[in-house]
Amino acid sequence: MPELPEVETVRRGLEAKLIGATIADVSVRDRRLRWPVAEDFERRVVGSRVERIERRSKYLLFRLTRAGPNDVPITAGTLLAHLGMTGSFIVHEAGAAPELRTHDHLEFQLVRSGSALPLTLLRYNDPRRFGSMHYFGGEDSAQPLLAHLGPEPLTDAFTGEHLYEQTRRRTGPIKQALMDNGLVVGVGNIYANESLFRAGIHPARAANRISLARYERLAREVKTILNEAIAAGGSTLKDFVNASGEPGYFQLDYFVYGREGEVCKVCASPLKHMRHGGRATVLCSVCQR
DNA sequence: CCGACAACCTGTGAGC
DNA sequence: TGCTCACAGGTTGTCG
Repeated sequence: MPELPEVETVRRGLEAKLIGATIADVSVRDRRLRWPVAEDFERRVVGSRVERIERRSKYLLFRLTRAGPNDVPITAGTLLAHLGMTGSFIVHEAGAAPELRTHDHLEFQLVRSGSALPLTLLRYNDPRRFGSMHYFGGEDSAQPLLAHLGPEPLTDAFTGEHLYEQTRRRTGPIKQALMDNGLVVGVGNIYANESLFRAGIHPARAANRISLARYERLAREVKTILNEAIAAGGSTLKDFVNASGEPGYFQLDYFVYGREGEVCKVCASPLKHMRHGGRATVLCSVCQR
């Protein structure tokens, strides 16, 4: 489900609700995620305070601290979470939480300093269990899952020049290159389809046969579409919800994704359908060359 | 290094 | 109604 805009939407929601709260307890109802939740996960995070919530690629990083001498907070470590295809984090107000659902795999109980009550509940639900939950101390760069990621698309490090330089030896389709986390992170199947349409580039075009000028256009379109999607609260195709359990609306603005069999919104030509790396690609062969 | 593919899971919708 | 099949937003690992 979630690509960068959806994860960023969740991050903002969690940040608004959880910063400054302390994890009083964690219950892991099912350890079987993408990787098994470590046996010492609960012991490592309980008692920590949520200092910041950051995003790197599609990972959420909960930066945790503990009370040191004289109540000075000291860095404790990072809770690293990924939503996979179907993961969701939902925060429930104390006393107003619904029954646990199927696939609610973890539940965090959080408290505000100064009062033991009320409790806030943070639930992680993930039907397909492609998501993950880790705890680590130390530097991000020492984490295998974070060590080899390319630049964030919404930073100045991501440019058309970067794309151009990094694709000189790539003869495969640009669409697959764009979805390669070593080249740029956060662009999944939906936004790869959409940004290529907006940039007028055919998804099957060999990555090393695209000019610098066209890559500059593509980098701009990627930034624009991700920002627009974040502003719309992400896309809800099926089951994406933010930290309050509400859907996003950006899917209403798709030009091509999921529109196979329909016509191009720009030129009215029938959209075409193909597959790259097992993923559905939709394009307009008139608008995209 | 690059690229294709299977694998990890459950749920859903289409077609018969 | 019920069965089977294809497919779904992500990422890793293996193999050629």
